[in-house]
Amino acid sequence: MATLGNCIGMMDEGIRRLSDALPELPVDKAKLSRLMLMVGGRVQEELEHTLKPHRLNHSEFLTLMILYSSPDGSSTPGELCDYTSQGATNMTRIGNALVTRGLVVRSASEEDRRRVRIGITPNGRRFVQKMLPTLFPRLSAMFDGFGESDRRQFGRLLRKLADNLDRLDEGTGR
Amino acid sequence: MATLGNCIGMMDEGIRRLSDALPELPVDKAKLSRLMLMVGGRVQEELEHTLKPHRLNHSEFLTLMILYSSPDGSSTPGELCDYTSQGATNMTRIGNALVTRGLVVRSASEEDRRRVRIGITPNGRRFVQKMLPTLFPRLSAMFDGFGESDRRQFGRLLRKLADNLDRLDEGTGR
DNA sequence: GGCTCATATTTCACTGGTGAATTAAAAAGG
DNA sequence: CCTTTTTAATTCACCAGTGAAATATGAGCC
Repeated sequence: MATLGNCIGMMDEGIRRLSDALPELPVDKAKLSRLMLMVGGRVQEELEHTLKPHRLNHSEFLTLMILYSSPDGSSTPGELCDYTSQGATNMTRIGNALVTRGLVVRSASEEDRRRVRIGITPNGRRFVQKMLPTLFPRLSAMFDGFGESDRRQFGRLLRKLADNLDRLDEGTGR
Repeated sequence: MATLGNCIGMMDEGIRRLSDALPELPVDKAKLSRLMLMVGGRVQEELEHTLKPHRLNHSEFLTLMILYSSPDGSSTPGELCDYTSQGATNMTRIGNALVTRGLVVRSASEEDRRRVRIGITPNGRRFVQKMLPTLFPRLSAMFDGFGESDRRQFGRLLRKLADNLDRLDEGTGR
């Protein structure tokens, strides 16, 4: 038990039973949404598992990567919230965690004194350069057997789903 | 900002910049994994958003649905942990939450006195019957424009990714 | 210039989830 | 049998993330 395969089997069976009693249930779509939740969750577990030895969690890693790959190596909490889809509260915690480890520094912005600049340190850059390649093997294994065409299709479908979700949020104000 | 579309654009750009300096980065796969994380997360937010008025979170909803769709309407914490991929600790909390609302009841198992049976109540069934259909409209909208062939492809690719993840876990003991 | 409103960040209290230890009962092995 | 090991559920202490309020600065407007 506890493999994704088993969970997916249970899900298929459960939705089948549900749909017997509830014919208006959109079976395919329900299955796809469950698949997204289950597989997406497992991808995240996988990532956090390989991140753990480096004592980073997903959101800290993402924040650091954004700083690393940004042209001038710095940003502000507000921007980072947008890019990472994290709340401001959590970004304060992330900043604290990264500052404590010497991977980034905070400094007061001079144009706008409400703002704080967060910049990656030389130390932080070295850390990323060492840590990042350790993610590649498992990342590659995750998509073993995905040919050129599968990858293109998968990307297309995920982006299409993303568009729909954006349209859904528009309505609700979000 | 904060739309998935924008986040995805940033991601594409960031990975492009990364790959300039790091040619061994598996660009396609990195993008697909980021897409899974971003879109999967948003699907979950979407679900929890429509669940909120019913005062359920994702794991409580899933647990209740499993009980609802199980042949005899009951299970045990241990089984529910497997099916929902939740830890035992959290299943205790979920049980407490659902019991408090009168949607399920706990009872001692007679064959094995270590076990606890958790069963959905008539009240719980009525609750599901009322609540479940309110999820359909947004669920359908999520996959607007996904034709028969897109749905089949998407399902195939997600299941394939799930297989790979199971194989990855095997190695690590998980 | 001074008042009001908006924006950026942080603090605080809380929810949801996890790992380690605890309790209790079943199963296994002389 | 009786000891040891395994399994099931819970409790406890903690980590990650959120919403509401606090703080401080900038912007818009008579």
